[in-house]
Parts: sequence; C-alpha cells; structure tokens
Amino acid sequence: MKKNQLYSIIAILLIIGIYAYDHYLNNKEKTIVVDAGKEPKSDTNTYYLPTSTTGQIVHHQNYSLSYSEAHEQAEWVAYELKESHLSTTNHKRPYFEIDKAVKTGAADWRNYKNSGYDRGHLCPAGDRRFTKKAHDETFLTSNISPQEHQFNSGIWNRLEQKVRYWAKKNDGVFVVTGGILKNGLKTIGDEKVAVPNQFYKVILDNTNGRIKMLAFLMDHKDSNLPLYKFVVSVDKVEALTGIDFFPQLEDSIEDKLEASSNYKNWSF
DNA sequence: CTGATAGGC
DNA sequence: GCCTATCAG
Repeated sequence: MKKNQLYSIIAILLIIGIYAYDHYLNNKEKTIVVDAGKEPKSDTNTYYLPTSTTGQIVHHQNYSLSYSEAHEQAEWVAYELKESHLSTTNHKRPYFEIDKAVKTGAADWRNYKNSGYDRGHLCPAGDRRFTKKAHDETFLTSNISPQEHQFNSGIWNRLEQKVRYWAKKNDGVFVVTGGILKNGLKTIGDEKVAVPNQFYKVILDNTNGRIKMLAFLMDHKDSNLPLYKFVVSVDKVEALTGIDFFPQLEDSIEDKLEASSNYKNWSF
C-alpha cells in the first residue's frame, strides 16, 4: 500500500470516528433527557427560550424551565399559549410530583406543607387544560414557587387570566414566568425553598412577524391596582434576574422592544 | 379560576 | 400514599 493511500484511509477512519462519536454524544444527551423526565421532549419551545443562569434547562412536553438548585425552584418557566390550547375541560387535580428530569433533584412538595404558602404554579394549570397529560405536567415541583394565597388567588390570578385573554385575542402568546431569585431570601422546608419577594411575567406576541412584548413585575403581595400599573420594561426584569429573555431576536429589534415599558399595543 | 385541608381506606 | 369531600380567596 502506498503511503498516500494509508494516510487517506486513516483520514477517512478519523472522520467516521469523529462523526460516530458526535452522534454518540448527541444520542447520549437525548437519552439522559428522555430517561430522566416524565416524558419530556428535547425540541419544545426552542425559539423563544431565555438564557439560563444556572445551566440546567429542562424540557417537558408542554413547557420548558431553567432550574435553580440554590433556590429549589425554576428561575423561569417558558411556554407557548396558543389559542387552540384554551380549553374548559375539567381535569381532576393530581398530586404534585418531584420532577425527575431535574438532575440536581427538584424540591419535594412536602417543603410547602404547613408552610403557610401556596404551591403556586408558574405555568398555570389553567393554561394547560387541552389534555390531561398537559394538565398533569404542570403539577411537577419544578413548576411551583411559594406564594401567599392572597397574592396567588388575587392579582397574580388576574394576570394569568389576562394572559389567556391575550392568547385568544392575539392567536397565541409566548410566556415566561418566574420569581426574582437572589441570595438571602426567606426559605421554607428542609430543602430551603426560597420565597421570592417579587414575581415577573414576560409576554411576547408574534403575529405575522410583528413582534411586541410586555413585562410585569409584582411585589409578592396582593393588590387591587389595575394590572397595567405593574408593567415594566423587559430590560428591568433582565437587570433583576440576569436572564436574557429573547436572545434569538435580531439585536436591533430586541434592544428596542426590551427597553420599552409602553403597553399601548395591548388591550387591558 | 387560584388553592389547602380533613378523614377514610 | 391515594382518594373524596369540603372549604376559602
């Protein structure tokens, strides 16, 4: 065999090897995601996902989240609420379940027991009523945060209902929700689940390529004020959380939209 | 809608 | 632990 032929064969084998190894790594990663969770999907909500400050993004079939082990809850939960998702179907309320897809171990629901705080959904059960599976999936402990009942059933509930109104009106919106997580927060339970002092919700509508967004920042207490009083710029929420919400958007569009706290394009 | 809790098996 | 009934904002 000529020297050149030998080199060619080695080169080809090397390329095949690299390709095979890459394929192996990809499959390995997918396998972990699939095996670890409760039927999570690896390609859900890929476009508008925010960045993760914790490095642990988990995809479920009907929402995605970034888990903060330090605070034992998600720093964000993101999902698309399409008009077709809106449903009045009643499902029996299931038990909360530890999210096995969170590799560092999601909080146990018992941390909340007798804590005085609600197990407050981040992705609301009311937004995932289109199938039993979608509904049950919101009852994972990675999707909840300690919330005062007056807040949860009060202004926060009003905001969630308004989001459903916008989803219907705009033929779907993209939603990102979470508590403002930081050091030194009050905690509940053996696992020290942090109690946020504020919660945020960022909403994006993309109708025919005309993107608009809206962000809310609320103190963790009930209020009778109108919802528009809580509108802030996305930049404000980014400054508080360190999260980059829509990195996929073209910078010029992203910068302009995220700096604005104007809500004239949204009907309340 | 948003939830917790009591009591039976 | 699971299930049903009841209650509250």
